[in-house]
Amino acid sequence: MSLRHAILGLLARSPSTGYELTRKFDRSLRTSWHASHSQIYPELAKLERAGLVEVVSRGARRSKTYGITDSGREELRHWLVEAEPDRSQRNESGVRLFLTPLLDPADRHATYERDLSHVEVELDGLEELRAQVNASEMPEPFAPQIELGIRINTVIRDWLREQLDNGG
Amino acid sequence: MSLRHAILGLLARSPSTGYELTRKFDRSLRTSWHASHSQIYPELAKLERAGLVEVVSRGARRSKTYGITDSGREELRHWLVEAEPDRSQRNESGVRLFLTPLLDPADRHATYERDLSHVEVELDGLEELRAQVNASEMPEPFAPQIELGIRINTVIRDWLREQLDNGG
DNA sequence: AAATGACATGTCGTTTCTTACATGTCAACC
DNA sequence: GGTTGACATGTAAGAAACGACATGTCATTT
Repeated sequence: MSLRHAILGLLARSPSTGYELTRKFDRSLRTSWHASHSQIYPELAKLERAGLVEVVSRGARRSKTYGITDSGREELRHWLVEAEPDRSQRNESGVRLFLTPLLDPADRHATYERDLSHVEVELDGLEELRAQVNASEMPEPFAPQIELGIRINTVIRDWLREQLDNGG
Repeated sequence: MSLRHAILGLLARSPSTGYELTRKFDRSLRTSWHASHSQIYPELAKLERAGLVEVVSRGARRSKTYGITDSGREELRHWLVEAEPDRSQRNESGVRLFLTPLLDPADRHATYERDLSHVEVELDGLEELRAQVNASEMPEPFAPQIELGIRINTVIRDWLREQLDNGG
């Protein structure tokens, strides 16, 4: 059950409302896990009942800001360090890329082009994020993770360009 | 619904039994999609009812070998080329890697070590596969995909080594 | 002759996820 | 004063996925 641990992780970084968590899943966690608000709100309620998170403040528009509790931190650490990692993945783009050689050259070219545009946009976003982090005074402990994202996307971009150049 | 298209894709490469598909998901598609036999058999039955696959032969132990039909190929092509790709991912390892900076140095080191061992094994497997393909007479249309897998895993391996070297 | 283990196909209950429905708050603009 | 749009939180039905249960085949080994 990664959803709960992803939520715990985001709350360990900073207290958030369900609405903010939804946006964070869509931004920082986009390339690793997806969750919509209809999953997040019920899960927050469950986590609260289990004592792993708590409401730390209430704001405008009925918003509730949740924070992680000590036992939440313990659970998160256990999952990250002790638990056997589940390496299985669900990545539709990966399936597509894997099956692309089945297509005739014209279709193959079109899908590689489409993927290339997407990766380039992705890379631009990550590079901008890196620039922001570098320019800021605050040390950013997640900088290496940004760097990894850039490197992986660069490899994919270059590979796609090669395929297009080689009539792939 | 990627499962059905992943199955169609595997059957487009070569006719297979449900049992063989289960192993193929676990081998070639492991890094992109996971499915167990309890999903595969019912899905094959659905695909057959929909006329996208058909039983092409029956063998020992009640086994049924399925092949893709023309309308299955059409559906597969449509999904690969025309349909709007779903870029959302589910990758527990990615979530872990993303959250690792929350850990203290000792725990962080331990998890990076664990991930490094895993990536190294993965890489060995891929490099062996590439060597087999290179040694074989048959041209392998999926060679570039193997190459991409190697490059991505190499980037991750090097990044993990850097983190370990920098006391990360 | 019996046991083992890979091959082979299925079902079932529970959990997880998606999509759509539903409601309400607040600031800014027209 | 009304509209728009971002903010904000929920529920519910149905689909997909997981883990456990269940059954049987066949070749090899003991």
